[in-house]
Amino acid sequence: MTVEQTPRKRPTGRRGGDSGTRDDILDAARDLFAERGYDGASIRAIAMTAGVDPALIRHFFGDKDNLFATTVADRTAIPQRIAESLAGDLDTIGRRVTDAYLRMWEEDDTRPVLLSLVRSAVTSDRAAEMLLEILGSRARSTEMNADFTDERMRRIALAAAHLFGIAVARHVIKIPPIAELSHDTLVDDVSPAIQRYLTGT
Amino acid sequence: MTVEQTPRKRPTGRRGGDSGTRDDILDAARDLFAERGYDGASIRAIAMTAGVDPALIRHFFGDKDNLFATTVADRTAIPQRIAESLAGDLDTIGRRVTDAYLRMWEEDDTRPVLLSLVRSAVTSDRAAEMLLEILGSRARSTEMNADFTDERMRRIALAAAHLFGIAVARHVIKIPPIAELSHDTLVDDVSPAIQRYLTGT
DNA sequence: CGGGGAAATCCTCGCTCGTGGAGTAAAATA
DNA sequence: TATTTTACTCCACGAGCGAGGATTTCCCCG
Repeated sequence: MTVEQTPRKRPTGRRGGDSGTRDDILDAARDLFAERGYDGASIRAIAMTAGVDPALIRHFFGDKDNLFATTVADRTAIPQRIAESLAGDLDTIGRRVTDAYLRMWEEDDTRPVLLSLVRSAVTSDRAAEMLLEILGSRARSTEMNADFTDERMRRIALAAAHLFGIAVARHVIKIPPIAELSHDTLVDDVSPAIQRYLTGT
Repeated sequence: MTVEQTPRKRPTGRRGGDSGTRDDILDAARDLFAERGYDGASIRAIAMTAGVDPALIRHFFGDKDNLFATTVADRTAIPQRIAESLAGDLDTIGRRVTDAYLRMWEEDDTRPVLLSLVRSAVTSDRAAEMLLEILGSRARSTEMNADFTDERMRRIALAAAHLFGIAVARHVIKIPPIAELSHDTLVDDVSPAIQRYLTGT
């Protein structure tokens, strides 16, 4: 018979058409970083879910650090969504911010990125810096129309920490009572506290 | 010459006296799990900081999972400290709980354990379960003198999520404005919100 | 004083990881 | 059409990991 055993490996060399391979990799990276964090998501695993050789990731992105940065930066504009919610009546700013922030955790586009950041920031200093940078740019974007007293800074930080805690409890640790609430009732419950931090006595 | 080269390795076999080696290992494990989380802290690194051969850890604790469990369980009684703070006047319960909770994050005995739990719970499901179990036992310990309506459950969960967010912002991510506040002013700022969640309208 | 068990070491196995080099095929450019 | 650039693969290295077997030394109890 001597049938030539097909080596069943994928052919080497460039593919035809516009293979959205780079995007496939970014999608896989986004999902795996979200699931397992920076350290937990291996380049090899990302390559496998993208259906691609690990070396191709190196070809496109250089090293893992850069892949992570690209994944996070390329896919979302988180700060500006918060900034938008700041505009408007001061009496209802708590509700607007709470809704805008928690909504980002509900949407399929943004949730993986936020999960990636949180899962990674908690274990790796590298990612913690990136998260602080994002938060910093948010602060800076509001800096224009508000003077930044220490008092005001502290109020914002407390509100942010509160929202952060709610989001982690709901989407990362999945503490039962909070994970099961609807988005709207959660906003109803939380926004008074946020309003109080931002504008209360 | 033929001087017998001293192999300068540590001698094998049992040590004299009551070498508190087991405790040394637990201390090293506590610190490293706190710094790097479950996955990041390797048995080898723990052994090295304890000044001990990695195999000894296996000898004492079997596997890594068990070492982690022992580290967390053996070293703290977290739930009961919260439970104690619940006793007393209902009008000031927010402040008492806030103070008791945040104080645990400040003390050298308890902080590493909490850090370990958080750092690990965020990336590993195994640790997330343990954390839920601890939170659960806290809930159960209050169950005795309070009926558990959904409403009450939700209030507690929201307050817990808030405190959790503050603690993570302060001790894990170290967001500047919050990390730099003193314990007392932080309690001053946060406890009204906690009081409101627990007993407010 | 002798033997069993506990405390401690060493070395090895099989695995996964990130990175990097070398080669191939297709597309883009000249 | 010839050449260069780009997309893509295979293979290998060196390191670190958790687990476990083999061995040595000491303490304690009979």
